[in-house]
Amino acid sequence: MRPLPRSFYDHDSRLLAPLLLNKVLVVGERRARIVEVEAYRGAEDPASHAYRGPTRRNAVMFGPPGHLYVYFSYGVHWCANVVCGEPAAGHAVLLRAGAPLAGLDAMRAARPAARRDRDLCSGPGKLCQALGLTGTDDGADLVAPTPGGPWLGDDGTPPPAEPGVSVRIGITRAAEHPWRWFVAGEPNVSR
DNA sequence: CTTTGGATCGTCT
DNA sequence: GACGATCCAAAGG
Repeated sequence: MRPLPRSFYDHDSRLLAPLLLNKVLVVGERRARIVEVEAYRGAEDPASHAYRGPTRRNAVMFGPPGHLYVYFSYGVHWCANVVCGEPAAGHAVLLRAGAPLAGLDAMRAARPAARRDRDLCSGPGKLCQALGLTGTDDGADLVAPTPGGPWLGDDGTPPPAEPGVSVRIGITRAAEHPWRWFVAGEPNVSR
């Protein structure tokens, strides 16, 4: 398995998000299949961190596609996004949940609160904690990863023909848009 | 199983 | 100085 090419990320976040389902997120020896995502749309999306233009925090979203935007949420957790679309468009796809594939022991050690394996990666904060993603990974290049750094690959599993769709979770502004996609029936999708 | 409230801090107003 | 793209433990049914 090799990193997906830069061209894969050169799309509007609403188009790319469902294509990310069933792709594999790799961090060192830990691997998880992406089963839930949300699209955020920069200046056209009041819920996006990029809505009001570039700041220190969101700078990565205004760079080239195929990089990781990692931010600190609620003073407690890290959340990871894939930057996509036209450079400087501020588009990104939030990685909301994954199915553990490899490195399960490391994930369990990183998430002692998880009682069952389905609790390891079933949320944006949980996914980052299980895979060890933090602020040091903000800006990481998913196309040309550093040793042990994060990247995305395709193991031959296609995206679902009919993914589940719903409104986005946990936001207050622009909450009406159906820009969340997930693998229907998959037990690792967040609640 | 569902609901509720606390934790905790970087970021932007 | 207020708030947030969340998680978890505790309590109640």
